[in-house]
This record gives sequence, C-alpha cells and structure tokens, in this order.
Amino acid sequence: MATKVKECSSNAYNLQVLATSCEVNEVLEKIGSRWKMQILHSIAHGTQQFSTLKKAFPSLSDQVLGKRLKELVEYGLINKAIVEDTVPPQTIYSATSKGTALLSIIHDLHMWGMKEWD
Amino acid sequence: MATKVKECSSNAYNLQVLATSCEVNEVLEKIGSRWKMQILHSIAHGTQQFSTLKKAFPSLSDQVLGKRLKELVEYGLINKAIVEDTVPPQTIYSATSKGTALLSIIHDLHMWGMKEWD
DNA sequence: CCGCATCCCTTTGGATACTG
DNA sequence: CAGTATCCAAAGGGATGCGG
Repeated sequence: MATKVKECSSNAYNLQVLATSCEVNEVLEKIGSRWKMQILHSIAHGTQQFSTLKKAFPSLSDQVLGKRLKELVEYGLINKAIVEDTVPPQTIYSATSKGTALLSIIHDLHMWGMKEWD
Repeated sequence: MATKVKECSSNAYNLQVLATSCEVNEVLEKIGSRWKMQILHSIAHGTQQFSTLKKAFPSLSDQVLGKRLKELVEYGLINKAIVEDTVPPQTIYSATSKGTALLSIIHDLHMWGMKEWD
C-alpha cells in the first residue's frame, strides 16, 4: 500500500541498497510470526481443519492458531471454505497459489538452515 | 546442536511433514529478528563499519545494532576483523560465504514480497 | 571510533474460560 | 467442531547515558 509510511533512512547514501534492505523487514515481519509458516505448511500438506491443526501442534494454543489463520487468510496465502452440507458444518482451509509460491521459498530457506545449522 | 530440545509434536501423525514444519521456525527465529537481514545486506554491499551502519539506519539504536552484529558473528554469517595499525583501530565487518548464500534466498523472498504486496 | 549497562515500554504469545 | 474474550507473563526493541 502506498499509504504505509516506510521509515527507513535515505540521506545521500546508496539509495538502491537501502531501499532493498528496507523492505525485507516488512516481508520478514509478515511471515515471521511464530507458527505461521508451519501452519501454512501443514495446510498445504493436507492438515486443513482447525481441530487437526490443533492436534498437529499441541503446544499451540487455540487463539494463536485462530489469529494466524486469520492473518494467513488476510494475506491471501490460504483460503477458508465452509462446507454447509455436513453436520456439524466443517471449515476447510487450503493453500492458495500465492501461499504455495511462498512455501517453495521457505523450503529453500529451511534446506539452507538444515545444511548450515544441524 | 543436538542438545537443543525440539518441542514439536509427533504423535502418530505425518512425521515427515511435522519434522519439516518444525524446523522452519528455528530458522525464521534466527534470521527474523528486526534489522538483522538488513544489516547483513548492508554489510555484504560495502557498509562495513559500526559508524556507517549507524548512519545507514538512523532509527536503529546502538545496542540493537551491537546485538545483531554479535548474533551475526555467532551464526557465522559475518566476520569481524580489527585493523590495529590505524588510529583509532577500526573494526571491519564482512559477509561470509554462508551469509552470502543466505542473502540470495532472502533476496528471492524479497522479490516475492514486492511482487505480491507492493 | 566502537560499543555496553540500565531502564522502560510496547508487542507477542500463551493460559483460562466462554460462545455459536 | 470452530472459534472469541480477557487477562497476563515474557521477550524484544528503543532511549539515555557511560566506558574502552
């Protein structure tokens, strides 16, 4: 959004370098929240219900899960669909193409991390 | 380190998926701290002194900068060299190959973010 | 020039409990 | 089953000021 103020410096320095390094923060802050990428990953791999996600991450609390799901939907990384013709109605989450594209980069990051740190 | 306890779930679920999604967090938490990637990026592009980094990011305080630099050194992403034969002695930071490799992934992430969000 | 110590404030994540 | 409301503890980041 053009309205968002980016409070990075500029001052007669290498603008190109700074502009680039500035925006990285925004991306990292958006995807870096705890559990977010794991949740996205799990959804993309078939864990698509609230309850199953809870089981998958026992140390993750309900409201954090709810919060993350909401953010992921807002960012357009996952879709939320409600299946009405079951009792009770089910909510199904699925990764969007945007989410899948992000995951492939996150996967590279993960591979790098494992190679360097494990 | 093998001593680090990974408190992710497992329980008869898809172990492969969970193991993968678990470790992503560690990587993200290591590199996701505010300013860290920007600092790494700036160092890799020639801003290699404490004072010039400060000028590059006016809204970044000294002790956060110091902390980040320390972490980056600990992770082996940058090197710290002290030039003794100048007065006063200079401290020069430079990116390691490990740091450069990480930056290329971060760059992809940045490109993705700009494409999707800006 | 290169940082660290201290204090403080904001943000984030989690526990408990309750609804449609 | 799928969440939300409220409260709380912990961590992270920043301001100020000082030392090597």
